[in-house]
Amino acid sequence: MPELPEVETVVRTLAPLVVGRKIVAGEFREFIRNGSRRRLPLRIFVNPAREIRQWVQGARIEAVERYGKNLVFHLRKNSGTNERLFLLVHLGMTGRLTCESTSEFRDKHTHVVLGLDTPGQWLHYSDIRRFGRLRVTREYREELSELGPDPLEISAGDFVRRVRVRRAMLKSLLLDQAFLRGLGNIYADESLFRAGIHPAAIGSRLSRKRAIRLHEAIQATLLHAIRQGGSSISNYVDGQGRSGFFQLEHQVYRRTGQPCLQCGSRIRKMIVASRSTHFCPKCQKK
DNA sequence: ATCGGTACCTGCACGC
DNA sequence: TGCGTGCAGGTACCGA
Repeated sequence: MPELPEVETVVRTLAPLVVGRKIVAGEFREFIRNGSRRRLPLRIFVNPAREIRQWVQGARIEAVERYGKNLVFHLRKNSGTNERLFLLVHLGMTGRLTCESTSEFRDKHTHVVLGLDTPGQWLHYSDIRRFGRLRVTREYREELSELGPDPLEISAGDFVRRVRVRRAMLKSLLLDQAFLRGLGNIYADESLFRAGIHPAAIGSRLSRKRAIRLHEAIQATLLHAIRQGGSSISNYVDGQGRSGFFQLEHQVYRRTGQPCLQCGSRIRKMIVASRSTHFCPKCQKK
């Protein structure tokens, strides 16, 4: 589900419900049974679940922000003290963070339920494939220091400099979170289409002009997707359980064989960086 | 530096 | 109806 626009949408829809609230209870599913019915610790917890529960219980949520594809909850343990903590949540492929009206674990994929000091409000984390990750840390910039600049914040000049020193294919670069933090398979394909650039084009061979065009296309694509509440493919919903609409406007992503909405050519699919890559062979040039 | 392959997981669509 | 296969928005790690 979750690339930059989806995570941004979750942050925006969750913020009014959780900022200023205190976490008064925390239920964590610590173990899962595998095929041979052994209890294994859930790998979604980077620090032990008990540790995370101890840290977050009684903490007040002072802010929520997005950092790349991570949600960052700013927590303060006792108001007045300087005991500041951060709860980092990465949604992986199928993670969902939603405010619900029940403290019950709704299905076998719900792994965390946090009680807020708002009557009838519980924050649920569920994750079918369990590729998501939760952790608590005293800082997060250093913790996430591997990540590159935010695609919505980077200037055109910085982007051009960054892309033109790389010899990888653009699709690989856009997926690389150390290059830019936040793009994934959908928005890499959609941005390249919008820029009219072939996914297998090489960074260092891109003209200054086309690099600027790609920078514009990335920002326009992401901003428009955020306005549409993200792309709901399979199970994505925002913090209040609502679907996004940008999937209805995809130009190339998962449109293999269908006509290009600009020129009518058939959309093609190829594998780049081990990922399905969709493009229009006529509109997108190397 | 860059790439491909594998691993981690479940669910779903598909063909037979 | 069931079974096998391939595929899916994520990242990390290995060796070439």
